[in-house]
Parts: sequence; C-alpha cells; structure tokens
Amino acid sequence: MSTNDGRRTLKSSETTLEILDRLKDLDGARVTELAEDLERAPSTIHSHLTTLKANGYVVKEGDIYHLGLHLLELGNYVQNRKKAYRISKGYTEQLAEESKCRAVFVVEENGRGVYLHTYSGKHAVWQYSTLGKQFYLHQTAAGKALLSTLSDERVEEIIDRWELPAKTENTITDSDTLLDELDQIRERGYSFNREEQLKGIKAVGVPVTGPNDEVIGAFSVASPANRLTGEWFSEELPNIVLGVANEFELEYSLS
Amino acid sequence: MSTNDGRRTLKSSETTLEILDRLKDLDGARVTELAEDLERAPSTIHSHLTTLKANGYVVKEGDIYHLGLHLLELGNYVQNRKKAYRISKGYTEQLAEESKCRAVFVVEENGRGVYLHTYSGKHAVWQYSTLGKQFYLHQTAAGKALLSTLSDERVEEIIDRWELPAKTENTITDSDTLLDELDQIRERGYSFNREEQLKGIKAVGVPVTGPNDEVIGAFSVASPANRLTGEWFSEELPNIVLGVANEFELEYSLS
DNA sequence: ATTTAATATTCCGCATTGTTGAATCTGCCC
DNA sequence: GGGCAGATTCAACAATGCGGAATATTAAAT
Repeated sequence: MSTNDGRRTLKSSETTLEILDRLKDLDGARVTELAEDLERAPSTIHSHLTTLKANGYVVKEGDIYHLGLHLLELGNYVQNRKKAYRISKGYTEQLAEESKCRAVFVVEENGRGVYLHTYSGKHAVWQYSTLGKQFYLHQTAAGKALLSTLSDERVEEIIDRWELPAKTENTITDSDTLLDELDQIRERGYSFNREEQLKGIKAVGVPVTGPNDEVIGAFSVASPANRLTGEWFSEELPNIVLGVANEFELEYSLS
Repeated sequence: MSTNDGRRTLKSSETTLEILDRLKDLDGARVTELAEDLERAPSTIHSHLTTLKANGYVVKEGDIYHLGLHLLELGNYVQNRKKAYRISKGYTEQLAEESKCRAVFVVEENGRGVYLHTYSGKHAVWQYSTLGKQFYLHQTAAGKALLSTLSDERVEEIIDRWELPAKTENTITDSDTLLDELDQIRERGYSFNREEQLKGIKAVGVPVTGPNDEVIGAFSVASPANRLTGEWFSEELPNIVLGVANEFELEYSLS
C-alpha cells in the first residue's frame, strides 16, 4: 500500500488516494472511522472527502462516504483502452463456453497480473468478481504463461521486486524451479496450475502475442481439481485454450 | 469540471483528480501536454504523476502516462456495490434479448443519471460503451422514469442545479412541461423518449423501486426510431419493460 | 558521430496551503 | 430536555506543494 521508496510524492494527494482505497476495502466509511484508520485528524479527512465529493469521486449516503460512480467510468475506460482489451472480451466468453470452465483474460502491469475479463458461464457461481484484481504471476496458470513470454532477466527482476510468496503447498517458491518450468511452457505453448494458488483448483493457461511478438496477455481456464484429470486436463483442455488464443491472435493481427 | 463553489477543497488533491480525468479524455498524455492543458508547471504535473504512479493509479508507457488498471478494480467495485446493482445486470441482458433493443439500467447520482449496465444484444454495434457515463435525466426515457419517482420539490431542485439543456429539437426544456409529463408517467408507469436525446432514437423507460418504495434505478430500451412505431412502441414494448422491471423488483424484495 | 532541440526530471527557496486542535453545529438516545 | 458522539467549520501555524532554473535524457538532424 504505502509508498515504498516514497520519494518525491505529494503527501496530501497520497492521502486522497489512500482514502479511495480504504473506502473500497471498508465498503464505505464515516469520517471518524477513516480518521482512525489512516491516523489523521478527522478534520483533515473531512477536507479530503469534500474534495473527492466535489469532483464526483465519492458520494455521501447519510454520514457514510462511498466511492462514486465516476470511478465506473474511469474503470470502464481502462478496461477498453487498448484494442487487445476490447477484442479479448468475446474470446474469454467463448472460452468459458467451450471449456465449461471459468475463463479469464489477464495482462501484466508492473510485474503483477491483473484480471481484465472473467467469465464463469451461466451457472458456476464464482463467489465474487475478481475484475481488476492483482495477483502474483508465479501462482497462476495465466501468470506463468505471461512470464514464459518474458526474458529470464525480466523474470528475475519481477522475482526481485515481488518475491515468490506461497499460497498453497504447491506454489512454486524457488526461482530455479520457476525458470525451469517457464522453459517447458515456452516449448509446450501452455502452462498448468496444479493447486498452486487455491487448494482444489487446477488451471491451464496460454499467452497471446501480437504481430511483432509483443506480449499482450494470457487466457486461462480454471475448474475444481476433481473435474480436471487425465487427458482432458493434460491434452484436450490445453488444445481448446490454444485454439481460442490462436483465433484471438488472428483477429488481432487483422484488425 | 472545475469546482463550482470551490469551498474548502484541497487544491493539490484537486489537481491530482483533474489529471486523472484529463488522462482519460486525452487517452493518455505526456507531462508537457498535461502541463499546458491544466496550466501548471511541468514540474508540478510531474510530481502529481509520480504520486499517482506510486499508488497504481497511472502507468507510464514510454513518456506517455495512462490510467492504470487499478481503476478497473475500483470501478468494478462501485458497479457491484449494492445488491440492486448486481441483480439488475442479468435483467438488463434479458431485457435486451426480449426487446431486441439496446437495454440499459441506470441510477441517479447527484441529480444526474449514470449508466450502470448496458447491453446491446449480439449484433447491434452501439459505437462505444457508455458505462459509467452521466447524462441529463430530462433527456432520456430512463431519466424521466427516475424523475417520476421523485417529489416535485426534488425535481425542481435538480432542475435548478442542472437546468434543462436541449440536445435535439424534441428535448423538453420547459419545467412545467416536464412536470406535466412526469405526472403522466406516474400514472402510466413508464416513460417515452421521442428523439429527445439523440435524433433518430426512441426509447421506453420504467423505474424500479424497493420494498419501501425507495427508488433504485430504471430500465430502458432504445432503438432507431423507424423500428419503434405504432402499438409496438406504445403498448407492447412498454409491457416487456414493465415485465422485466417487475421480475427484478420481485427478486430484489425476496433476496 | 556530433550537434541541436525538445522534453522529462531533479532541485531548492518561498509562499501557499494542508493540517490540526478547538469551537460549533447536528442528530440521536436516554 | 440534556448529554453525547460524531460531523463540520475555523483560524493559526508549520509543513509542503509550487514553479523557475538547472540538469539529465531522448530523439532527430546533419
């Protein structure tokens, strides 16, 4: 959260931004609550909230401040900012249908993964939306697919910055093991996640690149582990994902 | 844009927020560009951008700064913040299918309408997404449906604050005419838009309320005017929208 | 390669402005 | 109606944001 190197940043703007983040995490809050949370005087928080409100970033419901819908406009903009982002949406849905799994499209930002599109099919009630959420690249199929498109040097940089925290006992926590696996992924063209991020969930990921080999993002499909076994998991499912990835790359290069 | 009353707001936080808005409008920008645009010293803009970047709100691509994907997370949060928002999504899609029109679900914020869900059906290429965009309540079917749930006093307040700007020659620009029409809408239960916002587009809107009559939002369907004529427009289409609105209210009150 | 121009970034002193505790106002509960 | 908790306003001070100038960086031009 807080500024790492903290150099040459504006303190007051920073608290304004922190308030936005806290309002999301707390699902709305009152002045005093935020003041205690951020260890500021209530009057300070108040002036920040007033500023945010005047600019449409927060709304006041009674005495509770909430994030305003203006952020939906900005969020929608970033989700559609690039052609690749717009095109990938349809393919994510298609992938979910074909695979009967939860399908996602992710991209990299600052060495972490971000969910750009998620689609769970009609039924699959995937608790709540992970849209826009960040995740560690080494913990997921899509993340490892992304990493496999990068040079070893860049991967090391990312490891240095974010390390390899474990989430389950299967998470890769050793950088050599990771680099080895990335090599395999480069050869195969797709990645596996064997309960490395969430116990009981397996997944398959495939990276997508543009005409000049620039990395764009990655697709992945995930499902409860007991439904992903044998050749379906190791052969057929990867082929489905590869197929959609290819279709995407074709449309992307043509348009 | 700029702060109207400008009372008790923090200047530097305000420029930070202005930068976010400008980055969206300009679709990314460099330091100098923003500095000229906002009439600030480049060094000032630079420190703001550094702050935004350190907190994940912007990313730098070469020398161009763009809004960061963190905003997608916040935007997705606000879109799903209330139960009503989550439930309405499915009904908006259903409405689009049943009506073969573009369907939207909107809510009010600070006297203006905001698009919360939009669905255009498989084909209808509605140029670009209006998600999160604000609009004048008096110019649209959904907006007038929303207004019809409010007291005349509240409507007057909104008119005072936002006035009744015209968008086409059909836009209602007189407050008495508007109040009269709102009365009719209250009786009928649905509203019409006869090319009042966009030439060539007609629409039907219906408000939805919660168990305690609190207003939640409004559905509407829109289509090229030549496809919306006769009884289909005046009778059947309203019934479709009313039907979906009722289903929504039922589910909402039960869950 | 070398020069030039344009822009990004850093630095620092000054004035502005954000911060805060105290004062005031508001609404709620007993 | 009085007391309390929180929101909001206020004014004074110190901190910090601002912008001009210096420097670094990058791209283009010769």
